[in-house]
Amino acid sequence: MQIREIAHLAGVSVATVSRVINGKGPVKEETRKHILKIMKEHNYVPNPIARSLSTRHTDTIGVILPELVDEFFSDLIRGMDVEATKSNKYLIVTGSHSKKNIAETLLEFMTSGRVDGVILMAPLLHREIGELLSFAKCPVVMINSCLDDEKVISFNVNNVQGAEAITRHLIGHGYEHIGMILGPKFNYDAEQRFAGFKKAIESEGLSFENSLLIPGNFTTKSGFEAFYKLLRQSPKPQAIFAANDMMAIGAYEAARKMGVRIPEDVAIAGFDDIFISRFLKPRLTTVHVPIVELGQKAMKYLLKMIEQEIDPKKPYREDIETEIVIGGSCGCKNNNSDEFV
Amino acid sequence: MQIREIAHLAGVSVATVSRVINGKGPVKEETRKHILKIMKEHNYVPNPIARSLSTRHTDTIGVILPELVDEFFSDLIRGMDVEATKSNKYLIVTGSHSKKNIAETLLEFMTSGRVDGVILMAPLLHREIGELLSFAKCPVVMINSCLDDEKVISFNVNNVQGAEAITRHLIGHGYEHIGMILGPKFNYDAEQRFAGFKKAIESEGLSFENSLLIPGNFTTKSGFEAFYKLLRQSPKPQAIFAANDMMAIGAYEAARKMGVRIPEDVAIAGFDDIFISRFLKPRLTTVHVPIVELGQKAMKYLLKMIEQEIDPKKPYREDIETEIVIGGSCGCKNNNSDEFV
DNA sequence: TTGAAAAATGTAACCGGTTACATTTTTATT
DNA sequence: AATAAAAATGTAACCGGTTACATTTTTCAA
Repeated sequence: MQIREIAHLAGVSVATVSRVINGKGPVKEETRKHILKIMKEHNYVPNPIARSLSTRHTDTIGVILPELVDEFFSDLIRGMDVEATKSNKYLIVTGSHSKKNIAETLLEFMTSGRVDGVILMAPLLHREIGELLSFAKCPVVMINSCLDDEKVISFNVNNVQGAEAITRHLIGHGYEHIGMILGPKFNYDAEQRFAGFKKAIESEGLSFENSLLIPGNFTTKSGFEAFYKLLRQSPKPQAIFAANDMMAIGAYEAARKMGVRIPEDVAIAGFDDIFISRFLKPRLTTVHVPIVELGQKAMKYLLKMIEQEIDPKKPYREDIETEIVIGGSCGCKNNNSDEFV
Repeated sequence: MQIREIAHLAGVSVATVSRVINGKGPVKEETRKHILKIMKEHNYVPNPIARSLSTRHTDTIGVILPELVDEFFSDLIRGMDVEATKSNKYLIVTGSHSKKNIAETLLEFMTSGRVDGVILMAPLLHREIGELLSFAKCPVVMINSCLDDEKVISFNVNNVQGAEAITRHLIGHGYEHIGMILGPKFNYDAEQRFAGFKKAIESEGLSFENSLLIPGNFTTKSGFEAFYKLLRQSPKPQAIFAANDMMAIGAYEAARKMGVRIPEDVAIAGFDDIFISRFLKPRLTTVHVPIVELGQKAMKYLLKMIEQEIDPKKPYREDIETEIVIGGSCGCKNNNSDEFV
């Protein structure tokens, strides 16, 4: 069934049918009703491909995500999907399986006309992206971009603020020797979280102790090992901030093995608020990252660019605030350690 | 840049350029090289929309998932993405926000020509789907379909087999009074898991005790409450099979509160092998569901239908085997309760 | 009643490719 | 060298819509 047939059945031209489909251009109310009726009767739906070819837009958004966002994947997509659906857009989702692929896909999306816009999360690719972006035929929004100074549009988790806030919270407990289990080198999130930690320590007038900084790589295992090291050395930290929850879990394991009590012997805090953290005993004090919101905001902004409401050339950066989740691991008493939904 | 320009620059017709792009039809090697060179020089990529319009395929697969697959979302999409990428297909992913929406989207996908095929996971919609499917202009594969007898193509988790296997494992420990925390009524997975449980009990010659069956709804809370009930009544179960891991977690909490030891006082087993289950103490004995594989298989089959290698009219059903994961919660000694990666 | 402006509708080019079929060139055969 | 067959290439219709512009119809003031 195509527009020609509908036009024929209704005794009008294709232009008129097209006008009622798109609701633009004048059509006599009577004619409109008539055409609508015939379309309904024949279950006619205009072919989106043909339409895309002439309108030059596809109502489709390309989403490129790295492999590693497992825990956030669902929330991130949900957030984007919610906004996209509101505007009747579809999401083409692709998880970059390799570094090469991500750039290729990005280029394909940006130049082929297959999508109206792109949301890109590529925490590792640096300079490369900047160059690629110059090819863009469509707007691109980045998530957790590591390019601060570029002429890029990005929505990011405010790691610095989150890390600073939770560190201050630990300091508020009176701990003076606070250790940190760091994330991987050259990882932007990890760097930022460390920056926030440092900022809190220094601005609260505590002495910054390099010996209390242990490298990690965001895995439970590295958290486990780091905890061991920290607790064996002297001076021991009174509290430990793990750059992510996975490492905090490792720390919990190590504490259990060593017979170290949390928070009595050492307090612990994490970052991410992953699902599992609320089931730890005591519940992990951590930083909640509003992933759904991140996805929503990025998508909203992108859609506005597509609708020409916002200039796609204008650089923009938004860092989304995180929120501390109080468990029992920091030493707080009235926490909701024992609650679960 | 379009095919006309390339043709002009190369001094040939568009047909010849099209032939080298698509690698079909005879083209003199010399001409091919020449055209290829010019395409490269001008970064020419054929417009996929225009191409789709004439070829009537889009290299795009529609994926419709329910809201509720959170924990599996990532794996499921990864599995599909892996296979799709191998065949140079894109994935349009949509999480049905409401029951209405899911049917609408399905219909849109099936009839509009926007996608070449659809993967549908809709554990709740029953009859409706059957009717809708008759409109399909493209192949559709279902995941965890609850329509056994329909003329449908589906890939499913073999819940019966998994539940039966793990129940047998419990029985193997010598437990004779085994309770079960059931899933929600009218939930297909839940029903199947109960069926497997029952099958194991009966075929092993144990007496089936209705008093040891407690309703639940797949939430931790319901698991918590069910455990309380089970442990308060007499005769108490020696082991409990929770229809999913979330409820098993609830049971763990209840056990902790009641001072009941796992597995000494009561053994526990779950289903799903969600991430968190390996961090429980002792590690939860559960049923691992190969979600990535499920996604891969469904996608592979769909792609074959699209390539006409398999008849899309022919009903097909495949139940993917699950695997028991031994933790310490069932009473096994040499488990990897203390290992984590 | 008439003519100009506004409203409604129609015609046909266009979006950027693919491909059936026609035509030209090359190769092979006798 | 002539000719048939095969290979290479070109022409133009087609995919199914949108839309600028042309044309027809309606409305309404003079």
